[in-house]
Amino acid sequence: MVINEKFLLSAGAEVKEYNSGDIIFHDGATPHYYYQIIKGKVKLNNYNKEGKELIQKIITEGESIGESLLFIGKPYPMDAVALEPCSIIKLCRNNFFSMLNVYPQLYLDLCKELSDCLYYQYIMLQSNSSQNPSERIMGVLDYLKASKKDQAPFSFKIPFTRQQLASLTGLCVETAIRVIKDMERKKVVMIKDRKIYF
DNA sequence: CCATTAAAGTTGC
DNA sequence: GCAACTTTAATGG
Repeated sequence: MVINEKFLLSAGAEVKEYNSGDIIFHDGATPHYYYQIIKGKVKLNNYNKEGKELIQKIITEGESIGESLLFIGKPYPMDAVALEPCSIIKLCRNNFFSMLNVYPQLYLDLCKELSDCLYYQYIMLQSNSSQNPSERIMGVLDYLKASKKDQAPFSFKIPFTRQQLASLTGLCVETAIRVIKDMERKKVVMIKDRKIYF
């Protein structure tokens, strides 16, 4: 978790519940809150001109949402949408910065979180700029599994749908499905009950 | 439990 | 990448 929930609550934060599909903030909106996920999954996404969805990132328990924008005061460059019922703690901008004044050591935690996000962007841009669709999918899988304790083959159940994997890599679902099936033939992944194990 | 429908996954073109 | 098709999950009797 980025910041201990007790700190956030004592600084005046409140917990809000969201249903699947609820918008947490819109592309273009001004950031007024620091958000941190207590429970659930959230996607950060954009839509291109053709209406195709690009998912920048899917984030979950303990992670903060769009915190970088609070520091630079620019409008959100993406939507944040709940993918399942979520509990999210929100702290308004002023209280957030007051809290940082009182507990300056929290800057280190935020710095680490921002660095993790930046690292994710570096890695994903590299694999997503490949012409080869299987390298793009592998990029996501490798990144996700890197943080897991168990590195044994097929020990990690991919928590995303094929559509989400496609949107994360700028591919269309059909291509993602074909690539994943090919990876199954090559024994890179295992598919059981439609779930992907890597 | 079953029927209905929505969502996700699949396949041929 | 579209469209048709199959399978699974969700919803409401």
